[in-house]
Amino acid sequence: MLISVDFNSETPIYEQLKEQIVMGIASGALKPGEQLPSIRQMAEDLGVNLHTINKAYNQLKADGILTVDRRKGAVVNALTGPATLQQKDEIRKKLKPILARAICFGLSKNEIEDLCNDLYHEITGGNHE
Amino acid sequence: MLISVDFNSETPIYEQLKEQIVMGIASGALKPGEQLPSIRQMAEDLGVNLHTINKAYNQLKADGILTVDRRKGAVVNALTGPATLQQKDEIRKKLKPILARAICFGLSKNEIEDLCNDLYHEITGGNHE
DNA sequence: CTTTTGTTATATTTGTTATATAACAATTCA
DNA sequence: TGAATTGTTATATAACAAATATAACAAAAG
Repeated sequence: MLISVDFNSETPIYEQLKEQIVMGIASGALKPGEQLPSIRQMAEDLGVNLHTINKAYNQLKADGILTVDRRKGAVVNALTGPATLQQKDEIRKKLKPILARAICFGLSKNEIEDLCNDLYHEITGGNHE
Repeated sequence: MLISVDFNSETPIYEQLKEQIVMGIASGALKPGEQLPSIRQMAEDLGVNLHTINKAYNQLKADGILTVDRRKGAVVNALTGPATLQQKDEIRKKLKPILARAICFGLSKNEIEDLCNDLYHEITGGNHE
């Protein structure tokens, strides 16, 4: 998994990290049980501070996406089952203002459906059944 | 259009404002040509600073969603046609990390489709054909 | 003529992001 | 066992964004 950081981006570095790790898992590039570089290693590779990596890892840990212990470092979790109600609700809350904006821009229902399908396939690339 | 602000929210006040105005337009509660309260009026109503409202209005102006001049204040724009490529691309970029997260949580393609359709109807509520 | 409008400018406070160090206990490895 | 590496925690600092407080201006409305 290649991870890169854009220092000129509006999105915080630790958010960029989270997004790329999540993208890696969703695409299948990162599989359950797979191990991420140590926070110090990753920090050195990307040229950022140790705490920035730590923040990203720990937020993903709080999300249940990573497990991080002192022995194996950060490890990708396996799915524990179907998404919880809280998880679905979080996605819903994040999606809503973006869809409203899309509608504002004049996107039709079909265009939104197509866009979501396109993105789904762009992300999974054939994996995830 | 009733607008409210959560001072404890993670999302900045001016972002909350933008989201609610966009939601109002997408739902049909705000129609093209309709006029929003002046920045000072809105600031007083919500108990926030004039500049916070100004920032929200001006960013929506930059998005082409509002027109704001000295005579009529902030006015909702009519759709100028189908969404531009830049607009579609912006929606795409914002949607992608959220969909990746949904997939990470174990949401299936169908669940994502259903969620988007649900939200579409929840937002438009029967309007927008 | 007074009031209200959007606009612009400056200054200040607060919270977030990111960095720089430093230390600690637990674990790994030679 | 001893050295190195791990995640964790703490503190201090710099840079930036968000929000507020004032103030002033020209344009438009009443």
